[in-house]
Amino acid sequence: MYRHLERRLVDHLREFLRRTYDLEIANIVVEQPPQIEFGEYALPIAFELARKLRKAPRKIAEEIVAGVGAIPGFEKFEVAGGGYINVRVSRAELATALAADLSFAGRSSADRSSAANVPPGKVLVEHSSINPNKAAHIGHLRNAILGDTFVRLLRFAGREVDVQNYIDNTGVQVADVVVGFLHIEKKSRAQIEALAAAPRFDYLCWDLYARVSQWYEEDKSNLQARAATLRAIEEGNNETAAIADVISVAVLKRHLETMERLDTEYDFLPRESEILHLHFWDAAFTKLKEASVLAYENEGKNKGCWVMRRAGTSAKPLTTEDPSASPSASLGASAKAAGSEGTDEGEIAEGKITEEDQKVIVRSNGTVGYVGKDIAYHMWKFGLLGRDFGYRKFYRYPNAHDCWISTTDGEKDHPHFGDVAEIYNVIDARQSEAQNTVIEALRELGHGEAADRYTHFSYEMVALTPRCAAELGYNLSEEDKARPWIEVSGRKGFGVKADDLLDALIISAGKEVDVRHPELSEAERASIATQIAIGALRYFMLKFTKQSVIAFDFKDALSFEGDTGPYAQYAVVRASNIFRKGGFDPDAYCRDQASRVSTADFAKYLTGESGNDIWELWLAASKTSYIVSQCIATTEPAYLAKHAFQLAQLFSTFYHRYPILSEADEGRRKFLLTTAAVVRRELIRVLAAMGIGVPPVM
RNA sequence: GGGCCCGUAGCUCAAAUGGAAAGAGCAUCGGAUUUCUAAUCCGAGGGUUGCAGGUUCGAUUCCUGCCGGGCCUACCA
Repeated sequence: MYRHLERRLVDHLREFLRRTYDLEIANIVVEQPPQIEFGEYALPIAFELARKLRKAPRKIAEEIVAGVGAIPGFEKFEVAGGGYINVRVSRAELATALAADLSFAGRSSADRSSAANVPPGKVLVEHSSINPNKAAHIGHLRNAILGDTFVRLLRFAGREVDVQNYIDNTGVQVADVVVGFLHIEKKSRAQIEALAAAPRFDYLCWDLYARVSQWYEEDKSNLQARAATLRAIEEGNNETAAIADVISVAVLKRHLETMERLDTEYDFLPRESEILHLHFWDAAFTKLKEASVLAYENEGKNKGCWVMRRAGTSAKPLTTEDPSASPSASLGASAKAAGSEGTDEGEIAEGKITEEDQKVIVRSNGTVGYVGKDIAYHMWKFGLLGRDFGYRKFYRYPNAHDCWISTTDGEKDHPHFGDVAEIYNVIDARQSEAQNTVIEALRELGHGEAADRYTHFSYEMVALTPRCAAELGYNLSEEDKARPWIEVSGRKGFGVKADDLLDALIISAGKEVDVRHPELSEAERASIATQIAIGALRYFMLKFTKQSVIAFDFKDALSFEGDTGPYAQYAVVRASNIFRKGGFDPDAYCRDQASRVSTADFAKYLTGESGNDIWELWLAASKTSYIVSQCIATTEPAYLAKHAFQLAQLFSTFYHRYPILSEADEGRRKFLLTTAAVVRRELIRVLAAMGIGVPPVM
C-alpha cells in the first residue's frame, strides 16, 4: 500500500516538474516526516531544485504545493520548515484498502504483488555451501539464514527462485578427514560406512578434522598423505574416492537435517565432483583461452601457469608522468579521453600482468584451481557453458519437496536447473576477491550482461567474543583476551556447532514454556519451545546488517526479550488471544460483513490524539511490501527484522493502551479489533518472510 | 606494500539514494488502576557520531589525511 502510494506520488510530482519547470528529475527522494502529525511523506525536493531554479527553497515548495493538484489517495500538501513538503494521505482510504487486503489472505504472495512489476526470468540463489567434512557452525547458520530469508523475500515479491547449495566434495577439507580415518584412526571402508550411518557423524568428523590438522603440524611429512589422498579423490573410481564419497554424502545429509530444523530447504546440490568428471572446466578453459581472458605465464614464480588479472587491480602505465591519468580519478575531467586511454594502457602492457596482480587459474601441473571451477560453474548458471549436470533425487523434505543432487549420469526426468536471468551468491566477505574475479572473467568473455546480473551477496563473518570462547573451554592468550572477537576456526575445532546452539536455544525456551504452560502436553510444549528457539536464532542472525561482524555470545543469542524474535512472536500471540477470548476467528474477522468498518468510521477513529497513535500502527502495517522491495534492492534483510520489531513494538503499546474487548462503544470496538486483525496478519507475513513461525500460545 | 570493510550511549547494534531535535535493545534506577497472561508497558539518566580538515543550504552518511581494529592479498578451497 505504502509503496503504491509512494510511486503514485513520485509519478505525479515528476510530471508536474516536467510540465512546470521543464526539469527531468530521475530520482525523487521521498522520506517520512519525523512526526506522524506532519503527514506520511516528506519531500526535500525544493532544496535540490533551489540552485537549478535560482529561487529560495521555500518559494519553490510553495509553488509545488499550489500547483501539483489533486492526487487520488492523498489529502494535503504542506510547506514545512525551510522548504520541506509534507504530504498527507487519506487515512481512511488507506485503512479501508489495507483491511480489505485481508480477504486475500488465502492467496499466494505472488497474487498480491502486482504481476506487472515483477522482472522476467528465474533467479538463482546460492547459499550455505558448507564443506561436507564436519558439522555446520554458527558462521554457516548466518549464511543459511541470510540466504534462505533472501529467497523468501524474492518469492514474496513474486520471483521464481532456485535455491542451490554448492558442495565442494573433492577438496582438501574432505581429503583431510579421509586422511584422518585412514591414517590416524586406521579404519576400514566398512567401519567408516558404519560410523557414517550413526547419528551426528558430522560431530565425529569435527573432532577428527581438528586432530588431522594437529597431526600435520606434528610432522610436516604427514602432508604427503593429504596430497596423495586429494589426487585420488579428484581422479575418482578408486577406493579412496569411494570413502571420500561416503563421508561427504553422510555429512551433507547431516547439514541438510540441521538446516531443515531451521525450515531451510534447497532445490539442487551441484557438486564439484561433477564439475570435474563432466569436464565443465575443459569447456570453460577453451572459451577462456579463445577470448584471451587467460594468459600463459613464461617466467617468474607463476611460470607454467595460466593466469588472470586479479579483480580490483588495474593495468598501470609503465611511465607514470601524469598522475591524473589514473583510471579512477579521470572520470570528471575528461571521461572520453580517459576511456580510450584506459584501453591503450592495457595494450601498452600487452596483457602483461605484474606478478603481484596475477591470479593463478591453472597450476603448472595442469590442474585447475577453485576460481577456475567457479568460472565454469557460473557459466553453467547463466546457460553459457553448453554442458549440463546429470540429476538424481537426493533428499525428500516432509512436505514432499525433493532436493536434487548432481551426478554423472542421472535420471531422465528432472527439473530444469541453471540457465537463469539473475544470480545471488551468499558468500562471506573474505571471498570478495575470488567472486569479483569470476565476474570479471564473465565480462571479459563478452558476457557483460550476465556479469551485471551476478550479485555477490557479501556479509561479514560470525566470530566469538573472548568471553564466549572462554566459556567453551578454550585457553586464550592475553592478546586474544584483549580482542573484540576471535575468528571461528574449523581447522582448530574452534567454534559453536549449529546443532548445539539450536539445542541450547530449545532447552532455554523450553524452561520458560514449562513454567508458563504446565497444563500443556510435553509434545505441545516441545513444539512451542522449538518455534521460539528458531524465531530467536533467525531473528538474531538477521538483525545485524550484513557488513557488521557478529561477535557471538550465548547471553545475547539466548535472549528472548526486547529486540528479539520471540518479542515479535509474542505480539502475534497477544493479538490472537484477543480474538480467542472474544470468540472470533482473527483470519476471518475482516472478511465478515458484520464486522466490516466503513471508510467513514475509519475517518472518525483515525483522527485526534488517539487516532494519531493508532494510525502510526496502521501506517507501519502498510509498509511491508515497501520494506521487502528495499531489502531486495539493497540485498539487506536486516531492514525486514527492523520492520518486524517496529510493528511488534507499536502493537505492544497499542495493546497496552487500548483495552479492546472491554470497549463499550461497539463501533470503536470493531475498529480496534480490525486494527488488531490487520497488524496480526501483516506481522505473520513479515515473520514468515524471515522464516519465523508463530506458536499458538507463549 | 596494495585492496576491501569497520570505528555512533557503559555493552550490542540502528539511522535506504546526504535531510527536520542521532534512535533501539541490554544493563542501571524508578513506576504500571490483579487486565485481551508482565517473554509486556511507562519513565529517568546516559552522545563534541575515533581525530583533523574539505565539499554542501544541510554530513553519522560524500572526499582527503591521520589514529585504532578486522579481513583478503597461496600453483588451499
